[in-house]
Amino acid sequence: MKTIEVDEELYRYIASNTRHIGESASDILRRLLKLESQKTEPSAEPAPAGVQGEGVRRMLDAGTLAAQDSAIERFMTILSVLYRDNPAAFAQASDIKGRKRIYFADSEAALLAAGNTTKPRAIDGSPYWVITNTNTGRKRNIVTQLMAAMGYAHGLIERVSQSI
Amino acid sequence: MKTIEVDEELYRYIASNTRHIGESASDILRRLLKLESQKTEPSAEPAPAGVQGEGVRRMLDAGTLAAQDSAIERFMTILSVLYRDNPAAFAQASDIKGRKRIYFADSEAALLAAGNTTKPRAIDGSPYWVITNTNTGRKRNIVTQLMAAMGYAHGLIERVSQSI
DNA sequence: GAGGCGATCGTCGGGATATTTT
DNA sequence: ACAAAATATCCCGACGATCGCC
Repeated sequence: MKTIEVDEELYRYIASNTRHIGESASDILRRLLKLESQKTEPSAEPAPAGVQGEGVRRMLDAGTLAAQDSAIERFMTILSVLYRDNPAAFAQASDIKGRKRIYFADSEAALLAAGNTTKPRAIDGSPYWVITNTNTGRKRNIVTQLMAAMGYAHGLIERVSQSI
Repeated sequence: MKTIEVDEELYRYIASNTRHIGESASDILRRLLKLESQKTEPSAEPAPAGVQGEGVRRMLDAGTLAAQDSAIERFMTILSVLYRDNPAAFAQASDIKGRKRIYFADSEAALLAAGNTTKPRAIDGSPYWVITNTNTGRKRNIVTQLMAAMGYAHGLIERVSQSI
């Protein structure tokens, strides 16, 4: 696997062409470029425990979060990183919900249907949407629940949710 | 700039479509995907701390600004000096934007496209354009954000933006 | 586009807090 | 009735761009 840099807009364009949950950038690009698909393994196996959280830690350390100036931006960044860290686990975990509202869905409409003025937003680099009309406490809560369901260590969960 | 992973073969495919030396992955992909090209900014290294701000201080001390009789002229002069002081950092920093409008671009059209009556102006001695239809407070704001992103010291930022 | 500038006021987004539900 | 959790209204500050003034 090689790493390349693409600008924000292009990144979003690629992400928006995701056909199924967990699809990799390579797969999407190959389809868009009409190249012969090379079987990329459906990356479903749980990440080896030692590795889990690599990307997340990098985000914390890089100060990416501290740079954002609103809770909502930090929230969205975290979700985006979490998704990329382990799409399969994210998919599993994302069915957490509140009393009436659902927090994640693969379409804006689904979120709008389950509550009033939920202000859904697309999670960058993923096929998912989240609810956004919540206070900061609940945003922390959502991240905590999500990460717990994805199997992250307690300490890391704490660090991440406090950084919102 | 976002980072994505692509498999070896795809990477080679992209690389093989390079049209000119130094072309970025984004540019190549945009061409292959037939997307509107967006100039990719040359990646900048932070300026050596000691030198940063030389030209800016000179401008302040020379009273060049005080001589101008409108905020907009002082604004344009400052931007021009900032660009020359560190073109690479300026390029990095110039992606700051408002709710709808973008503040800087390398073409008039890009600015016109992102807002109504933005009154773009070319920044002297640079390939950039700025938005101009703002009150003085926002002009100060833009300069403050820009300089902060370029890594100038707080005190200097303050002096400059107050001089508008 | 072509008169230039920018204050003023309308609009929008963030998220704390009041309200509702369990 | 009380507390805790969840919802979503609504206030405040930030941003946009019209339009009045020179």
